[in-house]
Amino acid sequence: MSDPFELPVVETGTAERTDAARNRERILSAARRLFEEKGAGCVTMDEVAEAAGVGKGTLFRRFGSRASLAAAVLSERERGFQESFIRGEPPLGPGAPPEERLAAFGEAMLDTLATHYELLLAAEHGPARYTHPAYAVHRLHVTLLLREADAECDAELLADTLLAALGAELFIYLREVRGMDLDRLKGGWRETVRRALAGVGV
Amino acid sequence: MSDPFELPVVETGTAERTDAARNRERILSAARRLFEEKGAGCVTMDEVAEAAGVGKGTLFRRFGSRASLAAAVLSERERGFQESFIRGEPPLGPGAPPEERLAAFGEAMLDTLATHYELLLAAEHGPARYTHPAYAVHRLHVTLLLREADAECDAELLADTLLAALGAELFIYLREVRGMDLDRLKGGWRETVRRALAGVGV
DNA sequence: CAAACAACTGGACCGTGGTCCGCTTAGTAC
DNA sequence: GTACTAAGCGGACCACGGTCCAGTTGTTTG
Repeated sequence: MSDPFELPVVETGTAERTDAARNRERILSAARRLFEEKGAGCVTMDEVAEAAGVGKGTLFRRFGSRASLAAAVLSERERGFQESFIRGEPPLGPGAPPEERLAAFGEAMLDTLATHYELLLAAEHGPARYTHPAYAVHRLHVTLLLREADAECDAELLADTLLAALGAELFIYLREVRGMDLDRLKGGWRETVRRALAGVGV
Repeated sequence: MSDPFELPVVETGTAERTDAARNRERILSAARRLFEEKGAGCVTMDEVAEAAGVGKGTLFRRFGSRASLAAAVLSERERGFQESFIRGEPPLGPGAPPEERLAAFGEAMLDTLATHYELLLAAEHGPARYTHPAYAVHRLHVTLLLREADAECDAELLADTLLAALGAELFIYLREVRGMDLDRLKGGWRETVRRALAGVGV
């Protein structure tokens, strides 16, 4: 419960064996290093296993899938991010009006994307994005902000829709293919949020 | 040029050899049949090749990738759809105000998704979605409608953002995991469009 | 019809994500 | 220390998307 990013496996309650813990650490640091060195897209699971000095079976037993491993590597940063928007300073944290918090949330996501898009892309691969606990937290946060700003809208659906605008694949496309810079994307997000909330009562 | 859904290969101008044409047809009809029978997600490229009575090499030479094959199978429907929103009757085609056309566009996409989500998911796999000609057409269409309704906004960016709300992966997640029905999704889309265009001058 | 060539063909081959299962080892009870 | 057991281990194995290339075949030219 303390770390929302571990195994897909159901928590058994039994403590982790020491060799298992050691291997998990080995894997995580090897993965972190390789992802950094070669770019997440160019690292195979076999390489990670070898660099960590464990068998492939162990790697998959611990992390279940490539996407899951990428997510685990990101989990520290993600935990900090969650802290910021749940209990941190305004405008990200409580205190600012919901529209501003939402704008800040998206801008923070875009900043993360700008530095870690490869890793985030790997973490979103397949259905992984939506099944990942982090997504649920983001969704809940956005839903609550929307409700706070505007009780009338279908906040749940709108939250997923807004988050779709912050997906790694879209981000990469907008940057690489369409050549849009980060400021433009941030401006677009602010505008989208403004409009999504401006429609109240019209 | 007549069919925007063929090979990723550059058009050479030379006519297609008759055996090649025959094989393309074989492949397409085998793929169509298998996708229908077993669901697009459960059909491998080897199966398609075998059912079509051609080698795997031929299959990939013709269609380049799994995503591309799925797109080719959808191309007929897509062509009809493009016809409808470019030259068809209102509210999809020209004649209706842009907001209504946009609403109708999304609803039509959602209808297509409801019946062909598996195929569309396959067609969107990887970067395929954004590199596919059909996406460019949709993007252009939405961009023009946005500009028509509101010259001030960053129409290009907003178009991609709106289209992200109509992706197959999101659709499947909203339906299967979140349990939202088609009408709710359509309502959400209409609302999103209304808000996206209601912000003018605020 | 023959010659010549480009396009096409098919299946062996490869890399990668992911699974399986017989063996090993850390922890526990006595 | 010994015996027992469940958790953990690792590498052989599998499926699938995609590539390669040596051989074949349709088409064109004279």
